[in-house]
Amino acid sequence: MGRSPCCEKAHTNKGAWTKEEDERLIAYIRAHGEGCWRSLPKAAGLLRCGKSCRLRWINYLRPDLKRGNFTEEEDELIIKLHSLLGNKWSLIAGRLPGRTDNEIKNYWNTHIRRKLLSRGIDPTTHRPMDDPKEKVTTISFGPAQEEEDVDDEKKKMIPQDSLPTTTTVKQEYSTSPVRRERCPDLNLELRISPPYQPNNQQPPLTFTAGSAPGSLVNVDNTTVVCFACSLGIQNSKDCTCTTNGNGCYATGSATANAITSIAAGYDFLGLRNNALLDYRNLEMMN
DNA sequence: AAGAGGACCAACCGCGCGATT
DNA sequence: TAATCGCGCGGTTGGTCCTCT
Repeated sequence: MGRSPCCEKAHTNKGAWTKEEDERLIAYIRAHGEGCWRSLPKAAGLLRCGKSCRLRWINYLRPDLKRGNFTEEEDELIIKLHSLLGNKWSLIAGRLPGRTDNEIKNYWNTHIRRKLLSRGIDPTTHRPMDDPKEKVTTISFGPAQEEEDVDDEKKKMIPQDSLPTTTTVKQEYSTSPVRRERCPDLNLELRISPPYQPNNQQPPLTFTAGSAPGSLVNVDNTTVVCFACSLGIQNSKDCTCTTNGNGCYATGSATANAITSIAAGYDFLGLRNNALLDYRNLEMMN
């Protein structure tokens, strides 16, 4: 039963890496580049599991790692991103150049959790802990559960027609039967990719409220992209785009309402002004 | 000075997912 | 369609260092 082991455990080293192992790994990757981690240890002359090599490289040896203490700005960004994404450490790390998911995860568990607790904020829900009546408004694009599961009391407390549009983000993204997930937490099920690029010259994506599904969006005055591509789901089943370098042609099926809702949620979470999240890098999960 | 306990962080483990066969 | 492979992710562990008593 179960998967076959990723490597021959009987003949691999475990535990802390030696300087010599580090040097071998660095030399090999410099010469051959990343990739094919499974065969790397043997090729590099390392008695290590491929996964172990990958982890060592990504978390410790990569030349672009920042290392050192987190700044106050990084702290706040992590908190914001965590409130938006939850424990999606790799996605959070993607917005912090030079930081790794493992590093951020450790930092969260050792510093930020405590910091939020000392502020009286629940690090899981990002809500004040001393207000038991505080109800969480679920924002979900994920797979769904019974709508009737929604707490009746919650419905009473939050009149649906009185909510600002920024909180009514419970749009269905998929075309699956109408079942809605009941989440204790914020669960946007978003993926951000590719990694942040400091020299990114692209203008911010502009959303047009009420656009039809699959419609093209004017990014600036010259570039036109479809919603699916702007979300990074080009070539998925949701997108039949082709591009000639000037923009996308044809359509994606992600609904404009869903996109508008994401934008609303984004603003709702207070991330709009820091200009660090870019919708072109957001990818919808199914 | 020494031991206990906590904090920190590198590394491991198991699992999920997409690609390939 | 199912099985397999390889990668990447999040949770957890264990070793080391630091602080307190």
